[in-house]
Amino acid sequence: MTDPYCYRYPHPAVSTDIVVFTIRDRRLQLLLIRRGGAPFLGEWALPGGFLDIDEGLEHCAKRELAEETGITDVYLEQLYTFGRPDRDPRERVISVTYYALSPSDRMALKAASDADDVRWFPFEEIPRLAFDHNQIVEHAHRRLIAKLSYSTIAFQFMPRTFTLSELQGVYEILRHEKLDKRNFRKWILALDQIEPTGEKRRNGTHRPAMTYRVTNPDRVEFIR
Amino acid sequence: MTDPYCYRYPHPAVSTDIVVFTIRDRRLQLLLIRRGGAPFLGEWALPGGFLDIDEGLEHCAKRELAEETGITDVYLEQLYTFGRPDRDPRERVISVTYYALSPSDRMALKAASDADDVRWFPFEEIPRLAFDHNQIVEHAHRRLIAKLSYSTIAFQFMPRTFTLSELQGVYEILRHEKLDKRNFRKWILALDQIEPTGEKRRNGTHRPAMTYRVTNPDRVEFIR
DNA sequence: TGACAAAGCGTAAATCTTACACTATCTTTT
DNA sequence: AAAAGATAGTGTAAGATTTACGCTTTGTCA
Repeated sequence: MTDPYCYRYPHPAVSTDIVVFTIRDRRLQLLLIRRGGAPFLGEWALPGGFLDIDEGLEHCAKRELAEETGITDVYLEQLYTFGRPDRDPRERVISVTYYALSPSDRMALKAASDADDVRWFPFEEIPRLAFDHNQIVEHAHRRLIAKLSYSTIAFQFMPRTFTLSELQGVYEILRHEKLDKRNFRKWILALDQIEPTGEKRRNGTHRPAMTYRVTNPDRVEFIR
Repeated sequence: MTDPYCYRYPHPAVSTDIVVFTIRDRRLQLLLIRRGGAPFLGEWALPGGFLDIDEGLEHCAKRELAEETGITDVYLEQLYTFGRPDRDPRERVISVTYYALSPSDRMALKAASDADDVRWFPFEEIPRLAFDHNQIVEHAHRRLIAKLSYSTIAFQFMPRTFTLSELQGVYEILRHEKLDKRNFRKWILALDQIEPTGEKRRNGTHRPAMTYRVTNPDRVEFIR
């Protein structure tokens, strides 16, 4: 039987790929899957897959992410569309890429898939990836770092409640530098984007800290 | 004869559409074309068209822009990819959109096309457009305004040489507010991205102004 | 040569950013 | 119960950046 979907002009395939970042063990990490089919069988790659003909692009990204990694309900933003004619050896594939930020406590990965085939990698230890996925990861990382300085995107890494020290830690990890505690607190509170919950949290063998929540957790605001 | 390009799974079509901004008559304007075919025959739309199966995405945007409007050599940046399943009544079409900024003196439009079918519209006077093109225009405008505050993107509107007053005018038009002359000059020179040419320009019945050029005209730099 | 029009220039006040160290509160150990 | 250990929580002064503000210069044209 011949291929049943025919067009007057050649059509590319369209896929989505997703770069999922999180912060674990005080490092920026991202989620990779091991490919179970050709091409690049057995190599690490971004989660993603082909667009269904009747679904929206973002729907495709969320669906593939859920199917391949079990992750749902993360902040998701379209990143860039990659379309070099030779980026896939099978046929012309246009990949609409997204990046996602996941709080460090939302880690119910393996549910949907073979434990060994989905893994968090520290950003500094990413292996050679299938297709042009290393380039996509670079692009996502540049975007994340850039948005850090003019938006509240970092809040998307936080669980529902968190302490100011935890939030400061996230900024320190992403910016590769230590920040002054008093100045950080002054600055972050002046943004008027987080509020105290009234609850304290005991985090170790020392004085408990006030917890905060993001005032508007679903929005990423411009700042400055 | 039946359609000759056949696939195992349905494939969407992929197109590019381009939002070209310029500043004319002290207003932000953008370029529209009148559609010469179905659907939306006779209505205004963004320049753009279908991706050739062997060309890159940016190549497609530049090619369509040149073919439909005669415009070449403009600053071009990928904007966003639109893919609502119902955005084109003919078939599923994914549109990878770009936006372009053109200096106000680079206006050799009609060369490639019927004069009446390509026109600059003031941003405030854009008519109802074909497809989801109004939404694309909104998106491009938001991006332009946002980048104004953290990059040197406004320089892409300037001709090769320009006066500081002309540059200030561009910022005033884009930001809808009057700026202080001395503060603007201090600020723009401190960015260290433009340099005096040594030539003066007589612009009317008054004292001529020094002209400047962008030090690195092909790059858009982050500032602040 | 006088009227007109934009060019070009500096300073002081206000705001924002940075540098910096000690006390408070809780847990654990003795 | 007291002391040690660990992070939480807090203010001020100096420096840098941003803002507000008006007059003199240099050309054209009548």
